[in-house]
Amino acid sequence: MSGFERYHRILRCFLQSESQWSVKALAEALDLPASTLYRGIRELVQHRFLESVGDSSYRLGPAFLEFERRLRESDPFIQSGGIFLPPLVRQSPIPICAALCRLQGNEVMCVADARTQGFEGSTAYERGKLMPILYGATSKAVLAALPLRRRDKIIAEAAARTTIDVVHLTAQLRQLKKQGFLITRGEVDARLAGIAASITLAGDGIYASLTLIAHQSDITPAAESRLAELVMTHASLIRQFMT
Amino acid sequence: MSGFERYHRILRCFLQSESQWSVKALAEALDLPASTLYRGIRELVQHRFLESVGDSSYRLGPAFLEFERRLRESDPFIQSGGIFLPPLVRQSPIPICAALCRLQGNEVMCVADARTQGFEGSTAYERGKLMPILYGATSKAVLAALPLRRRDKIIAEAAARTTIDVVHLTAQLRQLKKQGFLITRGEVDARLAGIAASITLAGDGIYASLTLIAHQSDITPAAESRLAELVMTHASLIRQFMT
DNA sequence: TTCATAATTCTCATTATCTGAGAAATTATA
DNA sequence: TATAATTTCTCAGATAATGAGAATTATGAA
Repeated sequence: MSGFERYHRILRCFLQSESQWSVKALAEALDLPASTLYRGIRELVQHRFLESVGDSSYRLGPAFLEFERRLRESDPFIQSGGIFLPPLVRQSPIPICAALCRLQGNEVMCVADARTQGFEGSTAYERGKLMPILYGATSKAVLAALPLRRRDKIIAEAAARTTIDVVHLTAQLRQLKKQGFLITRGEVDARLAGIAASITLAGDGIYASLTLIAHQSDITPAAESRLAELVMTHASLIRQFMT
Repeated sequence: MSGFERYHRILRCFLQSESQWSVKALAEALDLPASTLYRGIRELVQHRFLESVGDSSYRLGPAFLEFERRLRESDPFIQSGGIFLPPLVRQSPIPICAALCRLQGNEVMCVADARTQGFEGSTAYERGKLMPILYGATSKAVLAALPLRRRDKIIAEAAARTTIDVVHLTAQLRQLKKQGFLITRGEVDARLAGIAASITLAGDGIYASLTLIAHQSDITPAAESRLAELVMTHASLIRQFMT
């Protein structure tokens, strides 16, 4: 092991099941001797990437708050979420959650979110959350935002790992381009539906989507067309803001 | 240079003046050869701590969103801010910003915030922001939360760097203990005033404060006593929640 | 397209750092 | 105070980082 990977392996543990780790538990999980781990942990603590909690265990540290804040205040795409999502959800006729998501590597990440007060979001989409790559309106709208070559590459890679209905997917992407939005129901969470529009900002290398997520039971035909309208107009507003 | 410091030196640059750096600029700032820097940057990009932006420069990456999210969802003290601050600001008679801050090392960091809609917060306190150590109600209430020995050590260290009125500070801390809150006016931002109460959670090693920040021009005597009441009751609520 | 320029990666000998086992020191606990 | 748990330290051998410059790969202009 070498370089940054050494530290990243430690930090990654804290993203998984447990948010607090004792050195002993980390030593087992990473198969490293305690002396080596203590060294790495000490460095991470010194730089506030970890912090020591009373009972001889450790957790993520405040450095992440500091860096995330800087990201939030300096990244124009994240900013656009802060500007446009709150007014957007206020215009919705039913409780929704709005998520602005973009491609990062071969994954889709939510970078900004907002929800109406009524939306009960047990497992709702949140800033910083990684999304499934091929399921749901969100991710499909991101795929539709991509240049053809890159899109096909990602689909091919994903198809190699899991069985997917490429024909159906392609049809959905075509429909998305044609009508400007895409609705999926129950693909990610059985109770929810997503209405998404693509956002392409080739100049910034940003391939993204805006999604409105609602409980399927709340969606009337009238609400559906209103949400489709909202998602398209606001995707457009964000596109303009960024150029 | 060695270990994590190697990567941290690079990352720190992105917290300062510029949020985007070209390799050339970084090389000058850090006095490192390009080949070495490219290696470090590549590793950070691979792990999403940096990301490449079109014009051959780099910025902070999405990993910070991911880790910050994890911190937010797993740290009970940060959670308590999410739970209690929004209802708190809704009860304020004037526009305010509420900030929950804690000691980190020898600095004070805001870990959660909320503001009323009317509060125009150009440079208002935000999650992830470091606060001055000895000025303002926020920091003084944190000092008051500390065990005497540690408090004196911090004051002594700070006094060595800048000239401070230790007598006045001590008097303020005594007053804070006595009446349960402290008001300062214009110490951090000339137009603002802060009303703070201490929060000590010795079991978790957390020394913190809750502050309500308002424009001095908005503060009537009636508003002031209401805010003092709110800050004390909510500091108490958070204390209870955490135990 | 073709060329020129900038950006990025690669190579390799040298130098510096990391590793891991166990001892030592420190801190918590009974 | 004694005992255990946690954390740091030590050291020689193994491993990885460094930096100058070459090689390669994008990028952009004509």
